[in-house]
Amino acid sequence: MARAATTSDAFNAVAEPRRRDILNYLAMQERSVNQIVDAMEMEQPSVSKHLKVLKDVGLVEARREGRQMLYKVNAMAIRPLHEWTSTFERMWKHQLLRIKEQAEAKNEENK
Amino acid sequence: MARAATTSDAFNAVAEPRRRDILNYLAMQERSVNQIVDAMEMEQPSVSKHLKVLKDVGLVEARREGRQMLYKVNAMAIRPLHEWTSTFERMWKHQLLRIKEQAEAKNEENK
DNA sequence: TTGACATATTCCGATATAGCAATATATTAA
DNA sequence: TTAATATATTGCTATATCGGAATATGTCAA
Repeated sequence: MARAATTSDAFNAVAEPRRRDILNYLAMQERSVNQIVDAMEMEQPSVSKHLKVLKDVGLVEARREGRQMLYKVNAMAIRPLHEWTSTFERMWKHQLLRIKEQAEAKNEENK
Repeated sequence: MARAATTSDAFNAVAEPRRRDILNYLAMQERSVNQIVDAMEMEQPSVSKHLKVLKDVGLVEARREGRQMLYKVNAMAIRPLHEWTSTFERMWKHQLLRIKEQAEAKNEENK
């Protein structure tokens, strides 16, 4: 068996940094393919392929307007990632608190 | 060029569902490799390989205790994923609000 | 030192990329 | 219809998996 397809879920789709770049860009507003190409400085076929992956997993939605295809983010599809990471939030907050306490203790020591 | 290595960052490492399973399991507490093998119902070499990937990107930390290796989550390494997804949080909350409002409007209509 | 237990590594094969180049499809304008 | 614009698809190649089987390494106990 090989690695799971990039289209198998949002986790896999989002692993590719260029696709996150595209999503970040689309977060601002709906854009055409060429706008993405210009902004990302990628080849057009590359952008189209990344958009296909993002669309397959529901991370973006597309609509045609004349010759252009306008893409926008479907934020709901990112939610599962957020929820999964949230289960670890308590852990890193706790860790940060401990780091802070140690720093303060050290500071107290050097007074 | 092929797909980025699973060890290139936390996003890629976490794209594999079994690795998320392992992290979920380790979130409860530090565990030995064999405990993970039993809990996940995976082959031992498979678990060891997944743990190596997770360790390479800093998602877990290991320490030896006798013959055993004990692994625990390093939650801080998950933070970047959380932060990235958070940038879209406003968008889906807004979307959910609109869905709710529409439902209420429909409900009002059918009174 | 030998054996047993715990974990890690290596070799294998099938598969799925990502970028690049070329080409195909779709839509509008002339 | 033809040309031009906008986007999508295909063929190619190098590479990195993943699981499974076999094996290697490491640690302790007798």
